Amino acid sequence: MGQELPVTSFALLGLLSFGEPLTGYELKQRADKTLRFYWVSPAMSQVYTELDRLNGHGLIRPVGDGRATAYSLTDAGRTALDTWLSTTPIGFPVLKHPVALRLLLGALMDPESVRRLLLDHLDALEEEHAALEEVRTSLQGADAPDQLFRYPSLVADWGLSYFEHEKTIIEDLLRRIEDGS
Amino acid sequence: MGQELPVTSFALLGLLSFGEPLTGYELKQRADKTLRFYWVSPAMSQVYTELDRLNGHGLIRPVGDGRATAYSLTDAGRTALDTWLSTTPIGFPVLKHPVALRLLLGALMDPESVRRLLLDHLDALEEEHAALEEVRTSLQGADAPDQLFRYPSLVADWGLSYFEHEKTIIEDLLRRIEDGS
DNA sequence: ACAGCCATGTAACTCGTTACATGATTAC
DNA sequence: GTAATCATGTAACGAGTTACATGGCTGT
Repeated sequence: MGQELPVTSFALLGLLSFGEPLTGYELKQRADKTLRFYWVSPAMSQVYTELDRLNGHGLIRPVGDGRATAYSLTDAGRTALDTWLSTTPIGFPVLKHPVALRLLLGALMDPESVRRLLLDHLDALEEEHAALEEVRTSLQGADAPDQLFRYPSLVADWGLSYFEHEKTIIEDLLRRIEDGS
Repeated sequence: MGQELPVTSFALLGLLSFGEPLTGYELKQRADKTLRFYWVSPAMSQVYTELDRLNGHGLIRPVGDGRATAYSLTDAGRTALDTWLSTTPIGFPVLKHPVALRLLLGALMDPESVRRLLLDHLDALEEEHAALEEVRTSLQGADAPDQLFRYPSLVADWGLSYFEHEKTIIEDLLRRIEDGS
């Protein structure tokens, strides 16, 4: 029974694989906090739609704890996740970078606008870096090998390094644009 | 007449903004070559659909040169592009990174699979880097300030640096995974 | 002659979004 | 009591994909 699910489904399954049952609402919060850096954070409505589907496929199970419906992975869900991890071909990352896209058309803008484009991006980078750093520190204490958040921590470090490097690239571009090199 | 077009429309308009009229087929080739690194390369069918729409909006004009229909920017198209560049809010980049997503779930895999995951990604990075480098060298000769491909060159350098840094991150992660740090 | 590329499109479909709607609980 | 947060969903829609179909031109 090879159910072809989109990657986002497995991303949500993945969030549930850390053990704690989560409601749709909580799932969205986790996605906003961490998943959005490496994948996407689906819209609220999409989360619930997805939960219905996963439940329909028997990959998750509602655990009614009163007012809110939390879901936890079923054995089938764990298996599906394992199978996905081991057999699904991995594509190359897709980057949608509005700043790079605009810089490509830098010739259509006046120099001051190009400069502001990059400076604004530096600010945005700073902000995102801070947000990710917060996540990173929240993982401290469980980030040693064999601990629960070992891999999330590694990925967070990856992301932090990525932001830091992008910052230096942008600064470099700004310099090159000023003195034509 | 604020026609709300998706970013991809403006990306295609942008490709036409370099002066040369292009057919749908050629547009797709350019997108495959350069645009895909910073945005997406739309499917062939999507390119034609998009061209119809842009033509319908009067932003591009078919220049019939025999067997194939090439399109060039109209004045309205140029204006639309300028307006988009100067007034549309710029979102933060969206990254869909299947490798990071899987590494997040590294605890569900055996160590050897995690290792292979990262090693395979290194190979893929190498390949993409080579492809982009080819683009970069093809721009040489027109990449000086005030020349046509100045900004595309800057963006290509940005991309190259990004790939190179990602390589060092992955190598770092591999090291950290081996000796638990 | 046949393969491969150039060239253009249609149809069906999925993913995911925004807008909208509703109501319970909690904090001040 | 009232604002914010928690909680869940429906409906309409748009962007973009894959699969399919077609045909001319080019090189060997």
